[in-house]
Amino acid sequence: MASSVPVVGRSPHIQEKRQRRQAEILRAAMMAFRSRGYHATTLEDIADRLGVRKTALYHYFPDKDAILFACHQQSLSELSGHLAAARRKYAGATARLRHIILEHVRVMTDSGEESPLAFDIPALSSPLQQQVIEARDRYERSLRRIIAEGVRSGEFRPVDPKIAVFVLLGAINWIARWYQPRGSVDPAALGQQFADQLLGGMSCPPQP
Amino acid sequence: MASSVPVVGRSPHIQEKRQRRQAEILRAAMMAFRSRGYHATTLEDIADRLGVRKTALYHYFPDKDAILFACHQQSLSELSGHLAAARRKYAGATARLRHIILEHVRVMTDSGEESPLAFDIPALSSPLQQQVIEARDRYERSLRRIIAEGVRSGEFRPVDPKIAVFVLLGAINWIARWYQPRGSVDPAALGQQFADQLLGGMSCPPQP
DNA sequence: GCAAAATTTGAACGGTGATTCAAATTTTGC
DNA sequence: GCAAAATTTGAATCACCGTTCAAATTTTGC
Repeated sequence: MASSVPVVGRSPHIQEKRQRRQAEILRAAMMAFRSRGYHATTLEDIADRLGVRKTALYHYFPDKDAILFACHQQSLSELSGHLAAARRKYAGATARLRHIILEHVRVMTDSGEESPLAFDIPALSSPLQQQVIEARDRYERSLRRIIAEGVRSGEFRPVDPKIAVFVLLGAINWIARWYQPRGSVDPAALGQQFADQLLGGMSCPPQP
Repeated sequence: MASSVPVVGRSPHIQEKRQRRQAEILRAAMMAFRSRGYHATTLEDIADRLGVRKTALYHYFPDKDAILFACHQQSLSELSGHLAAARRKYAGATARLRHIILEHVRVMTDSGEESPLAFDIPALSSPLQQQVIEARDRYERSLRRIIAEGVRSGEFRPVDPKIAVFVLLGAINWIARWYQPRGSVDPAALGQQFADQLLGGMSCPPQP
């Protein structure tokens, strides 16, 4: 029977210390999950990156599933932040999407930093999976709305926003599969070309 | 010590029967790997789809790793077939790429049929992994050459073919992550829009 | 019809990895 | 300085899964 996680310490100092540790665990987990996938990553893999034994992780998270869930929450929170920033800073659909694409590509190419998970929602247990799916769906619907607005305003030709979002997210999330931080591809150029290609794909009339 | 796989029967009938069984195993494995990923799929999962016990699989493949390898070989062989057909049937870069995109999307959306694996090359053991990586790299280089030819001929604007291939493959391979055979998306329309967007993204001048 | 070959089975083994637990160590707060 | 709280540790448990094996069953070929 799993023991409950200890009650958080009362003093602010202890609480902050605890939150820092949880953030460290999530950063290590994110990197490990991105590198090898959830199932192929062991708790020992994560603990090694922190210089502790795997049993220490249970002091901060009830189980492995909860670590994955927290990683997803963090990723989706970050992506939603990009969305909000795009709305604040830009008016047109093209400009907003360009910002979102550039930001998303940037975090996918940051070297070893916490960055959005792109896989393994199915690895989550049912109740947690449902929450992450809902948050992901909200993000996708927001992207669809931007694209639909672009179609209405004439910035984009009449594409199906649902399919268009899948094209966009697929291209970007796939970066986790092939991008090497020390590889030959310049991250800034990558972002630019991704944005040009993905936006161009919605702007131009179809080729014969 | 692992026993070797029995020597293949002499009679053609037995050989054909064996090959059919191996194809069935690969089809079941492909579906299971696509659905849950290599690590989360058990041999029992695969065997259940065939109505046998998992130990029966060892009669046809030496181990789980070999099944994954054979799945990859099959996928890459199919993709190479698309490539060869594109060369035979079409002259221009755009037409060839359109064919390849449409075919790749088609197999990604076929309902439960064998279709190219898009993940888990890292799950393979080292010697097998190397072979699959080489085959995948050949496929990618072929795509890059088509794109480079399109840039030279003026069909495409000056994109980096390496990045362009990643955009393309990312968008298409991601289909395995979200596409539901009985979902609301029409497969033919999907292929068309993918082709229009991905080709359009290389043909048009960049948006401001 | 029957021996041989092919195929499948149930049981078992060994290793892995998530998780628990009691003890040890470190940090905190007074 | 010290008790309490927080954190980490090493050992152990348990369940699972890949794999092996001998036996049983089915199919083949004559």
